[in-house]
Amino acid sequence: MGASKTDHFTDKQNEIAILAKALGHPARIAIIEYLLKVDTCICGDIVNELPLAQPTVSQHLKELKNAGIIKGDIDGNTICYCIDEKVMHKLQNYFGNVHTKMENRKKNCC
Amino acid sequence: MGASKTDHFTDKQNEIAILAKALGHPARIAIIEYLLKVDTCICGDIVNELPLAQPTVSQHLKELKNAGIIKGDIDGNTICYCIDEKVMHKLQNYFGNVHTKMENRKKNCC
DNA sequence: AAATATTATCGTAATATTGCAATATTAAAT
DNA sequence: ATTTAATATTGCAATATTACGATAATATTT
Repeated sequence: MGASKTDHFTDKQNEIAILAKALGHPARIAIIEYLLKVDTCICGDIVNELPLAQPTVSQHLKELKNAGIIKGDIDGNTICYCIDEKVMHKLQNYFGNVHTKMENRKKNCC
Repeated sequence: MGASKTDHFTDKQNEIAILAKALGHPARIAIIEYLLKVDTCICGDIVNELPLAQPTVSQHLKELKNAGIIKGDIDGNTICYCIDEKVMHKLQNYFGNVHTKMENRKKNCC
């Protein structure tokens, strides 16, 4: 197989899974952190920051973009990649919610 | 290839990536949400809740366990799976941090 | 127009993931 | 001790992911 049975889960579950999956690689986490560190968005040197070849980085960027985590604006021969603020908020909320629900529970558990 | 170059990234980056990857499947999100919904931790019927065969569910549980997201205590012929509160807190913090850093930035960006 | 710089795509190899049937393991109940 | 119930493991097929060299596309600069 190899393909997920996305049909059988809720939209919300698939949405979170897609975001988590896209962030499920250290290179993509490193890309996010680099975009966060750099003030301007002219981010043409992500490749130099990562220990990966240019096509590999390009592929990772594409995956982040497909998942909706980053937005990319073409600007001449450099592309401006930016993190989508809303997505990060969504993830924070989701895990915050899980955490809160965990806390509000009697401790007779594991 | 198919294997990630984890050596070249920081421990923190790998840690978040491992957690995100483990949550990067709708079935595993559904498992988390089920564990959250059920009050008691006797969770022997996760299989009945999911549209997947028992070995597949068992495999997903194993992956969540390997990533440190859930803990499993054997208790007779039922196993008590529980979400690790600290992990959820860690994820909330991480994405909250990213989100905050995004907000504290001049808006001349994308 | 030609050279340069930057990013994307194609093709391909190695490995990982997903899913399930069959089977094994484990412990409680009869 | 045998049956029953619950979960894990094995083995396998289909597909996805990761990575990179080669090449293409695009826009700027000379």
